[in-house]
Amino acid sequence: MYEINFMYGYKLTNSSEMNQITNKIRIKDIAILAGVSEGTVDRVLHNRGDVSAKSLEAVNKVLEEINYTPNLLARSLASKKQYRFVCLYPEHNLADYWHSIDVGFNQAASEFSNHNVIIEKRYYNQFDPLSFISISNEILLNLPDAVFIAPIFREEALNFTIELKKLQIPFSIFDSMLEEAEFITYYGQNSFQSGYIAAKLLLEALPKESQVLIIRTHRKGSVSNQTIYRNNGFMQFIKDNNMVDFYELINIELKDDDKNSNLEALRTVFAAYTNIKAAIVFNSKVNRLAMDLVTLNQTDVRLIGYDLLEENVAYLKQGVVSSLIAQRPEKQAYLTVRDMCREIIFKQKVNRINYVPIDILMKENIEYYMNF
Amino acid sequence: MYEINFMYGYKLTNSSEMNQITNKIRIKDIAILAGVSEGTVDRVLHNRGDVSAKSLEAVNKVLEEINYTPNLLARSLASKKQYRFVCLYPEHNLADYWHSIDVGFNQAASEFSNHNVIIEKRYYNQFDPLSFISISNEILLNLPDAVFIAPIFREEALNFTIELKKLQIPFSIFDSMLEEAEFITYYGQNSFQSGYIAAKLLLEALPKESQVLIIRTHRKGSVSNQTIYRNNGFMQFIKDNNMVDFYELINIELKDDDKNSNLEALRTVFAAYTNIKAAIVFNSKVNRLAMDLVTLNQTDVRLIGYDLLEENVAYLKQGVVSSLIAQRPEKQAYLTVRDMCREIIFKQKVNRINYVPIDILMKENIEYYMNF
DNA sequence: TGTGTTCCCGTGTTCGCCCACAAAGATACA
DNA sequence: TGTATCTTTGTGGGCGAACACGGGAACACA
Repeated sequence: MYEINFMYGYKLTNSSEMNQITNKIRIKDIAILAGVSEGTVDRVLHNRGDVSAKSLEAVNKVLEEINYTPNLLARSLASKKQYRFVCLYPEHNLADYWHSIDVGFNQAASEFSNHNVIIEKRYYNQFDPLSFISISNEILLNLPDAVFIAPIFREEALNFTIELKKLQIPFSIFDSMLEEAEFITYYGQNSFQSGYIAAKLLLEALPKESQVLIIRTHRKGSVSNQTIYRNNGFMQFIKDNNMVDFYELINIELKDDDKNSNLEALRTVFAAYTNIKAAIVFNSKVNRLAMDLVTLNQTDVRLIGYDLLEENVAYLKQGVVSSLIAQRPEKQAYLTVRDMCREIIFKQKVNRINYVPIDILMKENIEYYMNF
Repeated sequence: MYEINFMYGYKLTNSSEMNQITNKIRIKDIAILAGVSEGTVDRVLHNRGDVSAKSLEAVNKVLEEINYTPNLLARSLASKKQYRFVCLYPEHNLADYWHSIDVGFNQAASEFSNHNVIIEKRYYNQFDPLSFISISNEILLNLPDAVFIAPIFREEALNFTIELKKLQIPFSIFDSMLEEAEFITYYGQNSFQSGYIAAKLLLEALPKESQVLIIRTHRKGSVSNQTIYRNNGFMQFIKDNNMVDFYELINIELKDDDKNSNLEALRTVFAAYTNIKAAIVFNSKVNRLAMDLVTLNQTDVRLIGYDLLEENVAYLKQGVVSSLIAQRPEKQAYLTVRDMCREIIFKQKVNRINYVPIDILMKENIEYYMNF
């Protein structure tokens, strides 16, 4: 009787009571339809208990019939809970790849600040696993609401995630994969496939018998999975296309920090091999090689590398680098945060493993990427 | 005196009055600092008048010193204004390019519905300028708060924008450019450049003396600027690289609707020209040609086309199409709406002309685009 | 019937901002 | 000085959801 009365009255009040233009349903509407109070609906929606079986059923019945989407604006406005998210990735400078990750996290920080989200950034030394350990320990003491990790150091990162699990702190990973971890999301490139494509771009129009330089930069302390997987993909392309005997692959390893010694090493290589037609660097340091090729007057070499660092882009525009493969680092960071918000604030479903597009950049289309 | 007292007290109230964790500044804070009421600050912020010179100055002074960013959640929640945005673009079916535009607008619709934005879609027949005119007239009578236009028909669209201008209705354009119009934003591809890149991808490894098919699909009633610009870019690449004498370009025009006649026409072409090594279609209809090439057993022809329609992607994966050039139609639509919200609701600055990236898709990287 | 306990439930306040309305102050004129 | 008019200002009531608090109903037991 009570319920019917209300429903009847409800339909009559065509303007003052119901928001008629957008027929958005509010908690109040559900309460009226279910014949309970707003507080009860709220308790049901949040599984907060203290609801009788009868009320529970009534509310659930209404919820099944209608399509209630909470007003996220009102929710965040009313909620007093502060969310503290901590990001953990390598320290860097402006010209570094990791700076783009920084940019993405900053975007997310400003966009979600109204939802009571605070983003803290912690950096480790990517050549020193101990720095990772010590900073991750600090984070554990802070008890953040979520953590985002670039797991350069496999073992150390895995241990960290295990501790997070114990404390029931949700976390996401990005940049490189850590299959065993129970992360909320992963955003990153499929490295194998990006190496595969690199091979296609580098080799497709190359004359047989060419010599091809494959550059590794040495990292003390750690091994980046990325470059290994990329290299594997590269080799797979050669196999798949029966090119094994076509080219002579010359693997050389360069130091990551000392520029002069690389130049001399390269000079030696070019003296020894006289038919080098192509070269690839499996990380963002391709600008180093480009610089050296310019010095050595070897710009006819077809050169491919990774990531849109300012210097890399400059060499691409000059034509020294013929293609760059990119992986949207800003998006990786931004979406990692967005999805964590969806997961723990908005209680929405998120996709767990997300491979970002493998972007192919040439001097003819680079401009529109940079301004987007 | 009054002011100083308040400021002093203000700094003392470290917890109850000020939200200390995120030091977000509220209208209330500004009011206290300026020694006026919240209502006055509100009037200043919205240029709503009825403010004395003295109060105005006081508030502006505070605003200059601090960095006030309004809480957009609270703003939208409180605002009673409904925004009605109307989109105008070609009618389509699921397999069509314009369906992706639809998807983008839908995304925007659900994301901005909480900000009191309603998105209405109106479709015209892309082969009938009159349909554009009649529907645009209907829109003018409706007095929406903003309009988004895909200006396929240059003259007609321009006239429409002039009328919108008179009514002071802001509008944005997407897909193709309309330089003379006073739009808020443009999102679309630089067609010339995308044709330029297409030429690079198609011709770079092509043997001299090859014959190249250039396909135009005929559209009764209208001419799409896009395909003309793309063609121009294509030709420019040939000129820039001194390739004019390398290839024999065969321009053929196919009907847009009748499949059989195209097959016969193509059969004739392949009978007449026996060294066709490459082909390009300057719009999303490349799947038609791909189908015919399969029928004619001519899949060795290197084929390039535009846009990620399901059928195009299928042929790309099969290897019949060697590359597709894409332009993020969903993003175009979504960002058009987002920027209009920023402009008229959030009062933020937006960038006027936005060229979307020219994406290069091959069978090796298509997968990661489709799932993103 | 009175008292205590447990279980449910409704109400009221808050978030930051918008906006209407009425009150207060300023000015002009009789 | 009083009254009318205009200008300027402060206050209060929403927006939709979160959450605390206190009160009512139901039951048990004395």
